[in-house]
Amino acid sequence: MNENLQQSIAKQLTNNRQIASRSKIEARYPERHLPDGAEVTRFCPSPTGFVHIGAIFTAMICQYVARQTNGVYVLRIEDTDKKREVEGAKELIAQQLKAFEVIPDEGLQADGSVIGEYGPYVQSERGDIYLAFALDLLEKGRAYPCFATSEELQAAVKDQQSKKLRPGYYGEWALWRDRSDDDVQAALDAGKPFVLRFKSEGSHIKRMEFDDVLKGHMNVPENDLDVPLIKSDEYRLPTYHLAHVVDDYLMRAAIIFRGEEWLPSTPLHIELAEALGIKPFRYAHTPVISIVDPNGGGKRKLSKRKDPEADVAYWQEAAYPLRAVKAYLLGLANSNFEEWYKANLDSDLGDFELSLDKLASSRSPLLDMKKVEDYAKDEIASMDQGAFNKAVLAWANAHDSPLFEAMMVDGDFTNRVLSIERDGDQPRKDVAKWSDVPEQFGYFYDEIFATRFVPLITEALEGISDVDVQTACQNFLSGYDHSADKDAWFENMKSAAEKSGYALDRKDLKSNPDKFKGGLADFAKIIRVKTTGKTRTPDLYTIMQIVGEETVLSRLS
RNA sequence: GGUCCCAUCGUCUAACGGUUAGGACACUAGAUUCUCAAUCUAGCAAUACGAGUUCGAUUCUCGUUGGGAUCACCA
Repeated sequence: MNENLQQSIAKQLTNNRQIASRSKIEARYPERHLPDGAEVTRFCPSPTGFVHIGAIFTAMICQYVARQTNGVYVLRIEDTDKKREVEGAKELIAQQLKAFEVIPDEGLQADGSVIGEYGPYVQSERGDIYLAFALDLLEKGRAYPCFATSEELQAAVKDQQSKKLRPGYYGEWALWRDRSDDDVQAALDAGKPFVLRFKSEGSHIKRMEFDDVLKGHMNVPENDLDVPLIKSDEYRLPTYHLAHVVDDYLMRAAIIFRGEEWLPSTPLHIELAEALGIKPFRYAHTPVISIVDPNGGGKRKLSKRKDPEADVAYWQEAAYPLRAVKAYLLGLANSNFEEWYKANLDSDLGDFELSLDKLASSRSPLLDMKKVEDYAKDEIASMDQGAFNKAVLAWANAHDSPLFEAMMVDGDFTNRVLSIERDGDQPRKDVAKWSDVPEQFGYFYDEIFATRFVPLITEALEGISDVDVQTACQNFLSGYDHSADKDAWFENMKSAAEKSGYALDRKDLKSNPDKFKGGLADFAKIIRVKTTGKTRTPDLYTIMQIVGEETVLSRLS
């Protein structure tokens, strides 16, 4: 390709602007002066308004590796696809990273500020940088313009399929790879849109080898695809492939943590780096978190549409303690984490020594909600009372104002409610997420009880006649003494049960099931449901003591 | 379909070529003088299949089967 033609192409790409040369740009991004062994890691989400839980997993690994090697963990926003970009998504990412305490050392922060000398950290603001590298490739004869329309491209793929050939833009199927200068000039003059493509020198028959940090030795066919490097739209932004190589080179990242879905395009990235004279990166492909499809079928990627829990916003909205979610993810990363966690419940999770060797498993783990909940219950149960109360009230204040107002009426009362069975070595574990609060504590407040819990009573007592319920309550109340201690209270429960036709002894019930309406447990259930609207609650005596005599009498009569 | 990755209880996983195949979550049962939760105890439960190498294979090799990823001007 002659120089004049190259310059015409360059003019088109830069829209006639003068842009800095590659060498000038490189001078702006000097080597970092970091201690030996320090790793620069980078987490690079796209601003789609949706952050996958697996992305937090990868971000955490980046953070840990950087911290453990005294390196730097960079957040870079990959917004080269303007069509997919969602307003406010960049900021959302920064805020979510903060919520999970995976705060980047460089890049956009939750408060909107930007830290670091190797920016801009948003790809759409780096357009000229990519162009400079693209032009460098053009000069070296390793890139060329392609004017093929999407119809032509699709037709080629169809043709390939019918001939049972590998689909793609390569070799003889690379329509514009070996066009004459005249053809290119003509297309350019005609103002046809074009993308700048990479001119691959690989062969699909030859093989290449590389070592993945996590997956080990790879032996794969070389890349021979002439992929687009610069898109044809007015922004002239790069595709991921170019952007990755250029940015990670300039930001001086040597190790690339990214989802496993990138593994197949790694040979391309290695060839691209080579063509640019850039030392190849070390790649570490992390497992993708999956889920078992509830509609049958096998394992699949967690999807935004079908699985709300795939979006980290879900965890925030349900108000899980995010430390527990992190703990779960850490456990997926390193199986020895669980042991460490149990021994260091109060420690900072950052003190855990993450090992890349133990991360080597490359099967996509399945998200286990039950296990996350288990972590979450432990997490909440081990909070001290003050922190617990604060968290409950903060949640109610933000999400349930009727409950919040009810809770604020009498602080002492609320303190007693929130303290039930939380002390001692074996606290209750009813609350896995803060959005469980209304269900767990709402019935203590008369207004909330009336509106949200009374309607549940009928269903909870299904199968028991109204008469039986009434008799049970009457019998219980007739001997009820609010000032009695727990033993006496329980004696009353038993005698009321007996009087109402319930068996006190399980054996009696078993040998003569027809003689009784049920066991003591069945009787207690009636009293419990009438008092709380729920079949599962903490100790009923304690509940009655807290809500007070008047409330007990009114709910049971 | 091509290419690549992967294969241990339901799930996440542990096991220098020699273990009774271990743990955690889930599940089941019993105990804790009421329910539920918690706790304790017990239990259920796995090396995908077939060859080969070896005194010996979950571990190494090959094949089969199965699952996953990818094949865009998306990242």
